[in-house]
Amino acid sequence: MRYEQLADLPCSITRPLVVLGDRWTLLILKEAFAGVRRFNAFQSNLGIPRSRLQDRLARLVDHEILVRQQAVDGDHVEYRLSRKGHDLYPILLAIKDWGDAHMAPDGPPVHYRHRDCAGEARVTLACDCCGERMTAHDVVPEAGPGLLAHVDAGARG
Amino acid sequence: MRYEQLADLPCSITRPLVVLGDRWTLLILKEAFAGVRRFNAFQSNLGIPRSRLQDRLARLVDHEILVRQQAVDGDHVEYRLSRKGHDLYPILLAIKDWGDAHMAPDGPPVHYRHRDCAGEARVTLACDCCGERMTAHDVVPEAGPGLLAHVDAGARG
DNA sequence: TAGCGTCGGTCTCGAAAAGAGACCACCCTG
DNA sequence: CAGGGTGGTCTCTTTTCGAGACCGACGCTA
Repeated sequence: MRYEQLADLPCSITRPLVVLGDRWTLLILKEAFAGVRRFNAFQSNLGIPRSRLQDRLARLVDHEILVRQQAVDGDHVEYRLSRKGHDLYPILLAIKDWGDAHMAPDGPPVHYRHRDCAGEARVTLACDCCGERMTAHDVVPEAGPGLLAHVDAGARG
Repeated sequence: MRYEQLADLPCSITRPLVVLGDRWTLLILKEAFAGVRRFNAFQSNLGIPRSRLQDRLARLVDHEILVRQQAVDGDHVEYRLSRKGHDLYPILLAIKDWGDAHMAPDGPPVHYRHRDCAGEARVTLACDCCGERMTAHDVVPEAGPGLLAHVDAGARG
């Protein structure tokens, strides 16, 4: 149980990773973004053991990243992305950009194209104030409200 | 060995995840981006078992994401981000954005600010042609050269 | 030179997680 | 009633992980 306690740390990278950071979870979400909704489809597309898939889907539902429901015609179960889950898309696209750049010697296996446009989807890191593109070197960390709240809670508790 | 074979699939999300998708790897890289370079610093900052850290660092060095070298003053070992590793930053920032949005009830623990600017670093998904901002709904997958090369190789082999 | 601390790194061992595959109840269809 | 598909569970084996002792090399200092 030590590892799960990392989720208590005041860090917005660590906390998601405790949920998403394992062998299968992001792959399951990749499938979900590709339109997969059914248990058996996830299972056969990924080759994941069924019990493992069951664990992961349950955890994603717990965290309200996926929603489990009966299909509209009522004859099977569906796992669909919630709004919160949908917001994960930039993470997968950032991974894809890196994969294309560094693990695709023959070029991108799949283009992710803008609907009705010749362009491709790209993740960019930029300043939300001046709009300038940024890299890690341009970034300076600074304490935010979540950290102060965490310190206060620690002082009280 | 089944799981590692996922890296052979022609998918630029799957392939990086086989390397990055575990409990610790992205956390180690987060520390690296925060300036950590030394074995013991990674270990004590994260609380990761030493043998595990050793595995992960070795794998990251194998994949040329980190570079292992003697420090300039020669008295200790350093693990530094390569260019390839440096390019992972948007992934961590995309995770951080999601964490701020969905797992930080008290607000962001840390602001990632643009140096010499009031702004914050933000990851955005946009079309590289028309510049329009996009979500998962605006994206259409299309076969690329890497997929064709993979199919050809399969047909030959 | 003996003692001590720190460095990156290794080894062992018990606990936890993952993988495989059989098995299940349910529903529908022929 | 048989057959196939559904989501899901159970069991057993293998792999991975976690905790912590242990190691040699190095630098310092008494």
